[in-house]
Amino acid sequence: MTPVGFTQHDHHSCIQDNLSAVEAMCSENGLQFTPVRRRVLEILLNEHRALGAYEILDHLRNEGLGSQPPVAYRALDFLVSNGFAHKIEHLNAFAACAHPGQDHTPMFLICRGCQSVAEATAHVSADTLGKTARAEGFVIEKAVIEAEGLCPKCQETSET
Amino acid sequence: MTPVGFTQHDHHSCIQDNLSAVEAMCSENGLQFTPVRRRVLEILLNEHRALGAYEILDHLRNEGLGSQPPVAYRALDFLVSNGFAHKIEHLNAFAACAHPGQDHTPMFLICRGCQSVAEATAHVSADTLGKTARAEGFVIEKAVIEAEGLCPKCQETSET
DNA sequence: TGATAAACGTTACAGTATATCATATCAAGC
DNA sequence: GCTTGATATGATATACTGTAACGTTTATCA
Repeated sequence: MTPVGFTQHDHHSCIQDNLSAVEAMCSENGLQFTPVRRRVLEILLNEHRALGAYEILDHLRNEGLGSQPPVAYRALDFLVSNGFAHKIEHLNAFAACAHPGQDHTPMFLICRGCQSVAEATAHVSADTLGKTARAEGFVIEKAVIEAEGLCPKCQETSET
Repeated sequence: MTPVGFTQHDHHSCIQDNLSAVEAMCSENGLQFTPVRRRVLEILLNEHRALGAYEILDHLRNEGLGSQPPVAYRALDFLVSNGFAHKIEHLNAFAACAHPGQDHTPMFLICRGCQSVAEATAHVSADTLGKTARAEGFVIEKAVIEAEGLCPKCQETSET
């Protein structure tokens, strides 16, 4: 299973860095980084792919941390609304944010071959979208960009 | 209920134009524009907003055109995969395409105040997204752009 | 006209999400 | 200490969204 991002990296340290960053931001902003919330983020970081709410719930259940849907959804809501994770609408799934803290409009690249998901590092400027929206008198508060296609690996394999 | 698009227009003729265009494209390309498919498109055009699959199904049922989910989903699949309608992932809902036939990556403006949905007329060039994707070696086949915010009307009302 | 593919109808079920109410935890103020 | 209010958790039930599978009908075309 290809991880989030199509390139190799030091996975262990990326988890640690991410957790530390989120922890710091929470204490700065008076947010409670409770056990359930922390664990859900850890699960997302460990699996390093987009997980459905019920997959996450399975993990929690196995660890005795809550077994009903709202437990998972509430933790995910917390993570998403504070920018520590993203929802991938196209998959009804969730993934840890690759750069928490930085206010950004992420772009997701979803491979239809191997289901891997990458959060693109070069972000589409809010300006590009904003210009279009302003023409309609619309004020954007949050934008979602998701692209479906083939990752480098799957391009070699399937010559469809 | 604000319609798709935040500005006024001749609704009756916009429906006719759209239907004619789709009809023409179908016969050109050997696609079957069957009663169910046509009716679903008409429903979307009439309501002129994003409808859930089950809302559409209710319409169909009332008209004796099929009462089970797959009927609606199949018709919607047909419309979406041929570019006559779009799925709005953020809402799990569907809307008629404002310019069928033109190959485009639409951008949707979703008002959190009144739930209206506009398909932006100025499209984000595939190039803007493509550049980001190419940097990762990813090939985009289909992209979704959805923005949440406030439409002109709701900006006046709620000064949140 | 018979073969083939496409579309439709229905049943049953899988997956996703939320409303609701009850309980627990913790900090602030009396 | 005790109460109050805010926030987080636990649990039940249910609503909403989507699909697999199978048989039947309809369209298309050699």
